[in-house]
Amino acid sequence: MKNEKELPVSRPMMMIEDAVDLVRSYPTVPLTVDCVIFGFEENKLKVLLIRSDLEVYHGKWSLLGDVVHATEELDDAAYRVLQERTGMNDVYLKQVQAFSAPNRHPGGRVVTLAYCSLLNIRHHELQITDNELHWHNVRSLKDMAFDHKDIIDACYKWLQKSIQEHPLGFNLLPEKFSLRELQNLYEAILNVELDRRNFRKKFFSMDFLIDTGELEEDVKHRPGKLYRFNFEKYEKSKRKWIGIDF
Amino acid sequence: MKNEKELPVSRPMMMIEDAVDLVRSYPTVPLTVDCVIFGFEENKLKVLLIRSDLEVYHGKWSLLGDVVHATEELDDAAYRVLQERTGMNDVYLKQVQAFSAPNRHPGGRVVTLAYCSLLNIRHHELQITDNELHWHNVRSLKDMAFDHKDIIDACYKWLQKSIQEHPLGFNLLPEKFSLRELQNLYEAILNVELDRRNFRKKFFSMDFLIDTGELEEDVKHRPGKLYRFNFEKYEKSKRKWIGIDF
DNA sequence: ACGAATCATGTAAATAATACACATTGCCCC
DNA sequence: GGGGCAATGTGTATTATTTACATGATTCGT
Repeated sequence: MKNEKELPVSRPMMMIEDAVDLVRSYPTVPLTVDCVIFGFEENKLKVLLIRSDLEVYHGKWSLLGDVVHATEELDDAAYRVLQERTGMNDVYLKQVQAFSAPNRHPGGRVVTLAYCSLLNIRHHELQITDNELHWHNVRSLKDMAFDHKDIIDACYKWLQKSIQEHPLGFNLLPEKFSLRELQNLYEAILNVELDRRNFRKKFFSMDFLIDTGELEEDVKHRPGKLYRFNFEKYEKSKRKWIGIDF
Repeated sequence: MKNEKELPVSRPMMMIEDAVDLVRSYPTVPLTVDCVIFGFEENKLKVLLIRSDLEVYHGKWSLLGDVVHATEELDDAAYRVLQERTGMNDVYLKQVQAFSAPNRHPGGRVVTLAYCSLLNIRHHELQITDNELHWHNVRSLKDMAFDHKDIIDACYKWLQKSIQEHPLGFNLLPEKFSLRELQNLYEAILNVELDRRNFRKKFFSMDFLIDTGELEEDVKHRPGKLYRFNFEKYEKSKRKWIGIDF
């Protein structure tokens, strides 16, 4: 022990033999997940909400959430919430941030993990409509229960950033879409106006759009071409998504 | 109630009167925070680790972490860990991601929130060295306890991305630094080689570096100028940090 | 005073971003 | 079926940004 040059794998003062015992001694807190589910319709970004079932938040809107089960992965809990409350599956989902303010829940300490989810409103018709489940304009939210407005704000910022770094927007569109729809999506989410020609140029130069050969229908003007996003090619290609800095 | 156009603020089937009761009924889990504390020394990115005090992880390295107290904010818990275990204060800290794999802790279900922290090794000399607390090269980590390698990987990726979007790197450097040091920092973190002239040009064009008028000392060649980062100007200026896409 | 090492600096070429206008297509309606 | 409407589809010139690259200047050490 005199040799101070070598750092021996020395036994610390108190080595803990029984990990189970240790964990049993830990304080515990209730954990929930809350899903910010975005959709896109009528050129507006929407978010899916229900009425809160808490008396203190009577009439206020709330995110879809639930308690995390005893040995459940957080991601699984979020997928479960989506499945149980909307009947939807196969939806983009991503953990965004934990919220832990001590008074964020009127019933006491509850820590929540915010998840952001993107889905195509048209493709997933709502099956269940308990508690007035439906879509709200993201830009005109009010009367939110808990800190759910903060959570939505955080997820919205996350979304604005992420659609410029990754091709997430396609999750909000039908499988086949026109370039105009795609541009409307970006304009709505980023709250900017874009030049149509440069927008097209940018997307075509990435070469991830497949021309389906089909045309829009039910429009009362010249129909645009319909495209699909080439997810396979995108996944394979190491070269990243070209940043979209509007 | 026949009028279906109006969505009345109707009482859902079961309105919950007692929120406290509700929360009491929730399952609870132990919550911890784990801090990935990065430093920079000898042109290498370092991370601060201790020996695990769990017998099953005998000899393995572990992040600095602790259980979250009953009504504690997660951020506060992470700052507390930093303070208690290193004596350091006033350090950049950011929540990165939750880890919740059911078997990530040998003692049973424990959910952890990973925090990423940046500090200047020179400025904060380690006071406490319990459990062989010291710095490790990020590139040569092995024998990690728990899922701490995964956590470090996630935080490292977060760091690589973030230093290109925000001026975080300066937290890892002394208050006064040479441009070479700054470049070494970026090169080490991003694992790339950069052109010196273009690097200087980029940083000077942002106009956030203040020439202190001082020069490097104790170098055995022509000393470089020392700069400070103009945090005030950066905070004020709405125009963002110019993306650094190396 | 000389060599070694690193600092400091500018320019030309290539690439990417922006601004901008007109012909084309399909629908609708008369 | 012809003309107006509304949106689609396309190219180029200009500007800004990024990249590649070489030389003289300064300080230290001997």
